[in-house]
Amino acid sequence: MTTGREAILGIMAQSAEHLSAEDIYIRVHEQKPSIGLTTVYRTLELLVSIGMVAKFDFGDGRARFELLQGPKCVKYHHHLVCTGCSRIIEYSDFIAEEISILESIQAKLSKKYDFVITNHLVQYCGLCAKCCTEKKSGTEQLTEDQRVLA
Amino acid sequence: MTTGREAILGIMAQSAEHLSAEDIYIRVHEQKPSIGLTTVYRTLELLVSIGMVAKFDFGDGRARFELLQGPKCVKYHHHLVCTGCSRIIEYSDFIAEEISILESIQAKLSKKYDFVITNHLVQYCGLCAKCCTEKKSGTEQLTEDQRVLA
DNA sequence: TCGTTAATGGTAATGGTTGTCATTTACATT
DNA sequence: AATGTAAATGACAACCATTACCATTAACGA
Repeated sequence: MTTGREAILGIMAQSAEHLSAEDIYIRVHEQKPSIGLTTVYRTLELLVSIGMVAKFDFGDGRARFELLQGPKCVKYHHHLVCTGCSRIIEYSDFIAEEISILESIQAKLSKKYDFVITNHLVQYCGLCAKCCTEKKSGTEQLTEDQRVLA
Repeated sequence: MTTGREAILGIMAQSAEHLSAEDIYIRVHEQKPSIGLTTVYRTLELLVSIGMVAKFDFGDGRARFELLQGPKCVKYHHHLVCTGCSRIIEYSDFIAEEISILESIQAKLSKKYDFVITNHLVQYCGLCAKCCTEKKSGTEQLTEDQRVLA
């Protein structure tokens, strides 16, 4: 169906970033103030259930959504996440090497476990340069802890 | 340091599953009733920050934790998640093929974006056989929606 | 135009997670 | 063993993203 849903899809088609439900709500609200947050959540749920939108979680407490279909949509979503500042980099280089392996594994998993696999997610977690230097200065006790616990 | 933390680590070392904070709290509480939920969260946060525990999110609203070090700990965490019932399968077959590719990509990403990458996550999302048949019976309106929206 | 059904919005409730703060524990020093 | 200091703890409150509820509104076919 349609009305506010088109607005939501429009917003998602424009911005290629990983928007949270609130991000989308704010932007949709600008051009159509009548739309409420509840509708945004409901529409996103619907879009995810029909495989049109992917829902990600990068550990910052809010879900992120990304359009899977339409022009200028990337098919594969491989992310580099900084666990320090929650910065997300969506890398597209190097992907080609992964795809064939991942797809062949997907086919095997699908057969073995009797799953209909709709999409996959590859996420590298670590610390960006900035957060890494911040960590080093002033956290001798962490390595201490690690020694004691290990 | 130590005390309740050892108990928490002990629980995590015993159970190879993906425990939520509350799961851990309940089990720790059985053998050491003095330990509170807050301590469990704080300890998990510490363990994650020093790279001893990985934190996952499978979309069911609660975080999952898994020990990364010690005996009988798997180094790689590749999951198959049913978006219908949140069932998680940790597959270990097929992994060998992925590792070399993923590690070479990790090295390239680390250099290009100046990240210290601590671990990676591969997640295939889909529907298990049970949820898949449930979806088919009684959700003609979903494919209808999909048609309209597409 | 009218009627049925689905969609919507505001608000309240839910629930996992984090903050606060007084108390307790651990550990190094006498 | 006693003591002092700083970190760790636990109970409870606060937070905040998400979901439930319900009365109202919009959409679409007749």
